Amino acid sequence: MARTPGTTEDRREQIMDAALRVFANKGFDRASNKDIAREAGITTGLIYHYFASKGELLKTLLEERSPFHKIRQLYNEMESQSPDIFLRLLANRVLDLVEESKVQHVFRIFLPELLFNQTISSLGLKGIQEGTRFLETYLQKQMDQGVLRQADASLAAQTFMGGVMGFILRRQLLHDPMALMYSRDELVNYLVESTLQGLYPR
Amino acid sequence: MARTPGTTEDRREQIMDAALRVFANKGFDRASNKDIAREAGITTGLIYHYFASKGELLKTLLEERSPFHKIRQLYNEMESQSPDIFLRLLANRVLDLVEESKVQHVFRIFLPELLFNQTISSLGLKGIQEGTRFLETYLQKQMDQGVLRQADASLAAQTFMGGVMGFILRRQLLHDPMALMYSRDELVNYLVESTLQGLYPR
Amino acid sequence: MARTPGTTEDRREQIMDAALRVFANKGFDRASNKDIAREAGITTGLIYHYFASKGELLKTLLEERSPFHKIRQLYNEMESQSPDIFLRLLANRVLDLVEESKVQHVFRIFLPELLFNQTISSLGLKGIQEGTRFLETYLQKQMDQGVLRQADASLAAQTFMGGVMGFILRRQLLHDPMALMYSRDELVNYLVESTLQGLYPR
Amino acid sequence: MARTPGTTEDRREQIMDAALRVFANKGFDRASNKDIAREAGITTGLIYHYFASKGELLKTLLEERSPFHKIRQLYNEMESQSPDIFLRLLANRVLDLVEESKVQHVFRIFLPELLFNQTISSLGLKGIQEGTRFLETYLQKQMDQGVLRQADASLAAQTFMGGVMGFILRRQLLHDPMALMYSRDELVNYLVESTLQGLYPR
DNA sequence: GATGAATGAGGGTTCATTCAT
DNA sequence: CATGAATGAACCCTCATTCAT
Repeated sequence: MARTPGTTEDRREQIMDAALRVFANKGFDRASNKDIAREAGITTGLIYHYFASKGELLKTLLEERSPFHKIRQLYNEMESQSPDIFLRLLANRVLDLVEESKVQHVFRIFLPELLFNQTISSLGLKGIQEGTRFLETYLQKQMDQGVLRQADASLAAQTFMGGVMGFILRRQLLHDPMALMYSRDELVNYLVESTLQGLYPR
Repeated sequence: MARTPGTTEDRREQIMDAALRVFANKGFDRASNKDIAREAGITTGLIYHYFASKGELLKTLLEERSPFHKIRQLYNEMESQSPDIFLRLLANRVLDLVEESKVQHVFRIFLPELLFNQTISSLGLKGIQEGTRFLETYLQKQMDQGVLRQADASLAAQTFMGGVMGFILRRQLLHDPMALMYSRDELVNYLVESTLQGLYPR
Repeated sequence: MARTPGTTEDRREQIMDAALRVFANKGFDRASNKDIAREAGITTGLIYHYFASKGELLKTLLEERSPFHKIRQLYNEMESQSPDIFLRLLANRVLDLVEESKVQHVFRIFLPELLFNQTISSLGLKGIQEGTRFLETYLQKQMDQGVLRQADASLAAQTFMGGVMGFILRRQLLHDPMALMYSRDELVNYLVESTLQGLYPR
Repeated sequence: MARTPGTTEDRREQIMDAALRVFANKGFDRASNKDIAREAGITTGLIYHYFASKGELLKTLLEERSPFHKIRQLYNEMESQSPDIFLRLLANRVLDLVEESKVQHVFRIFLPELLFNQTISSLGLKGIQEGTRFLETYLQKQMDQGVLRQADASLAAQTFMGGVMGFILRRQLLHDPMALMYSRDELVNYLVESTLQGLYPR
């Protein structure tokens, strides 16, 4: 795992960083290798020492810079929390992640590819499913333990995640001023309460 | 308004239809004029008889085929309904719309452009804002009349719309099997109840 | 010769007029048939009822609108004049011609074609040669009659015509402010005197 | 200034040379990038490695290959000469220049652009004005010193330059056999004498 | 490793010309 | 006569990719 921190690795990262910014700004198709090279301070030819093609560079980017594995790290720490805390944590962690500028870039790149690029589409789907299923499992456990009343855990999980995605869409991608008028805490708060309202035992 | 069903108008529509399909399948940038011409059964040059450029064709498509004006028509009929019915209607109308295949195409085209195309981005934002504000106004009225308890109407509207958008995203665009396991009615039902649970007077 | 003044002929003229203006403004290659049609208030297809091709239209234009035949008309009236009057008349008639706006247009069109279009090049050359030879013949006559001293009539004619052409170039085509500071009379005067100075018997 | 005779600079020159020939033969508009590439023995794409566009290539050509700066070099050496010598030198230098094949090419390209291309038009005008003014200044000095009699120096300069331009037009561009029957010396001689005849003190 | 010149396929676009109406 | 939709070839230009240096 531990790579030699040689210049080789640095260059690779440097190119990926540049590509990330350029793709995020212009879109994959509208970004040229020259754009990337300029942004990275290198020449176009060098890109092909590190990546087989422009498409490979994109794929690598989405794999290595995708935030999904970071989300995964959070799972373990959270399972023991009460629903109220748990949902707040989950939403906040996801939003933390998404608000980090680099991840915002990944998202902007990700979205269009999701629609038109088979390979990447399935990759993204997997991430979303994983997150939703994790939440579903948690909710089911809480229901079984009587902390929450019995209900369709999958439906609840999907609705919550859908809500989070909706906010991300409007805040991070569309920059909708209406969504930006509220602090993140307010949004999370409302979403969590709205979700749990129907799930607490009567 | 009623035009003679002359071939001119037909051709224009024919090209727009073809472009809609091609853009939806490959994305705007990856679709070539040749693709569109082939799909429409014409030659590339003819496109420019009806549209000033590929970009104008896209813009026209998003303007004339956008579902926003259809949503607008629904507003008047709905205002008098109770919240329960109202939300169900709203969600169902939006989903009706979105599930129509042509509109699905528009959405697939819309999304990437939303991120990288200024002109179109603002157009889309306006549509979303309009819908959300309409819901907000309705909720506020219901609160003022005591049908719902006082709460932040804007926040509620945004959360609901965010939820709808999340579902659309996962069902129509990502084709997430998890979201497709449920009927639309089930999804709508859950979302509406979850939303209103916190809004009814205690 | 006398044509029926039917609409047919009118249309033809109408197209030629429009083409003249358009070619003069944009140059033959940069002017499109659509430009011409718009200027003439007709549609592109109609051009081909009257002219076999865009190139034929140009050729026709240069043949029928060329001022050479008008210059020719002047010859007869002038031969009996004294050199002083003769040269003044010649220059003035040429400049009269060239200053007429329609002819200016022809000139602008003519010049580039002269360089790259064989057919037209020879046509133009013929006109210039004819004029020069006419002057040469006149001068030779005057020398033989002793009105002017013996000298190379051809050289004198060419020099004079070259001078006239130089002025036209700078005034009509380049719009050189230096050349425009003088009235036409001043220019003609100077050129004529300068030419005759060496030709009068000592 | 002295560059390594690296291939980069060579290629640039090679393309410019090819373009010069092709433009001169077919005219700018009628010459395609393919033509230029074929003439240069390269592919069309490479042109854009060295020039931003076809138009830029033309502009560069007219700037770097224009003879105006060469004419400028002559000015200093000539001012001390007597009018007779001076005019002969000036005309000969200009004609020397113009008879060099490369410059002939530039002229053929220059002329049409002069008429329809704003940028280039002003460039050409400047060159002509500069030359004329240089001559005017010289003549004025000679008049002030009493070598020539007082007259309108500007008019004289313009007439002389116009005569030279007329000859160039007919010899180099129209290849008029009448003008080619005389040697250059004969033409220059006649023009100079004709010009000075009226300027010497009586 | 690194350069950037060079390639060549393809893209968007224009336009002279034709022809059914 | 007149229209203008339709064609198709050509054009200018871009760009991912290769490769000699």
